[in-house]
Amino acid sequence: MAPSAYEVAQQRGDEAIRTSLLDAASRLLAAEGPGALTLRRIAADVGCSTTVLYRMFSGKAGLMEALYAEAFERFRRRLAAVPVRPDPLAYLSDLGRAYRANALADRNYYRLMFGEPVPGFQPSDEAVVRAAETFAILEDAVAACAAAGLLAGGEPRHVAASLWAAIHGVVSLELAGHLADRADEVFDATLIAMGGGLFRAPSTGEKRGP
Amino acid sequence: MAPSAYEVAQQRGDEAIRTSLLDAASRLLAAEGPGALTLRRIAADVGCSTTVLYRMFSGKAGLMEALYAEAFERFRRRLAAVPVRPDPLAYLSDLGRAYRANALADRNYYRLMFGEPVPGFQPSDEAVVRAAETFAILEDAVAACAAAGLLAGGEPRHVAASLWAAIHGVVSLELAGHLADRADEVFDATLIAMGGGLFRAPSTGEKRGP
DNA sequence: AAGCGCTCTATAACAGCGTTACTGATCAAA
DNA sequence: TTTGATCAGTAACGCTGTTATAGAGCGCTT
Repeated sequence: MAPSAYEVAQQRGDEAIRTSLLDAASRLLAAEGPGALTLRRIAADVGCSTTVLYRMFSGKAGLMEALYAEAFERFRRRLAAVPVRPDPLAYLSDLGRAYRANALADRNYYRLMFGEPVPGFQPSDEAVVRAAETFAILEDAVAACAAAGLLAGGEPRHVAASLWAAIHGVVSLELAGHLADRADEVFDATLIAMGGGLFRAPSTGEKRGP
Repeated sequence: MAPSAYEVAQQRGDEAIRTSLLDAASRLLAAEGPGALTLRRIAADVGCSTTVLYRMFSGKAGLMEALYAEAFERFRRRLAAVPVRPDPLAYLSDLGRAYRANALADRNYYRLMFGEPVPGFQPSDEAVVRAAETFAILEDAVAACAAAGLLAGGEPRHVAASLWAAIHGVVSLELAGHLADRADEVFDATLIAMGGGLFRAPSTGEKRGP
């Protein structure tokens, strides 16, 4: 008889078991949504009993925590894959579009990161802090703008957070269905507005306004 | 023996029963969070069995839908309570701050509207559309700015949605714990940035930029 | 007035969930 | 070989939403 996925992972140590379970959970989350994320279902998919999940993650909360970290790591990798451009503002814009594209592509992951798809799940403070580090990429990009003298004012870290918040806001409303068929327009408008409010034109040294 | 809350509502017709159940659910949501929103618990609080909930709302999904609508209605009333100011930009700013204040005050309601606190709950398309109508107040305020010639460009409806998205983004990140102790600063920065990007200064007729 | 029928409600049951206790299997060390 | 510990599977508990069942109350018809 062919060995189950669990049996082959078992032979390669606890780490393999752990990733095997996490992979099954990821697949389930992406394919069928958070409602399908049950311990019994994950165990059945991998080919073991729920006891193993308790040994590895000490319960569903631990599993969710691991999945939460995994979601942010995926997201970080994808943002890091956006090629850097000479023009820091253009690069920032690319990051914003990549952010939205990835959120829409893996909306269940996005909901796991910023929504609250599982009844009682609340990530630990430590997990949230490490999750926020995902946005070092964004902060670096804003810092590059600041170095180029493009920032209209404010601390780069706060400017980055502000940008993040605005983009997240549009994406979040879009995922919730509140933007209907005008999501594209609203996203572009928000990006442009934030660009106009946070930065100043690259070629001229003038400050805007009277 | 004293009559239960359900028995007195029962004497006043189905509508009274319905609001009585909805009130209990609201109270539960606000006080103990979405985890406490169980049919058995609601029924026990009111003093009836779960059967009544099935007759009135045909299950938990229907109850959540009603609660969802109720949440938006509450929110709308609170935004409508913000006094209109002669300066349309100042009024918009007040609306933004009221938005955040109310979201933080009733965060469980806010999560119900924009998060996904209950496992399988997805509001119907019709409910989402009617929910979006809550923001007619915001759209009117933006339209007032447009009438005063303060809009930098773009359709007022999209500008309003953009503003909504940005504010929602900050509040959402704040509720998720991602802004730690700098929520105030990021909120102000976002409001100012969106103001600078979407509008032009009130007193001067000049267009900004070169 | 009696009987019928309809609506409403409570109780109990069912499948599913996370969680835990228990039991047997497996394997290394003494 | 025996002992000890770790690990995994089974079964149970209490909870959830949901549904079937059975009884109670009331109005209408005959």
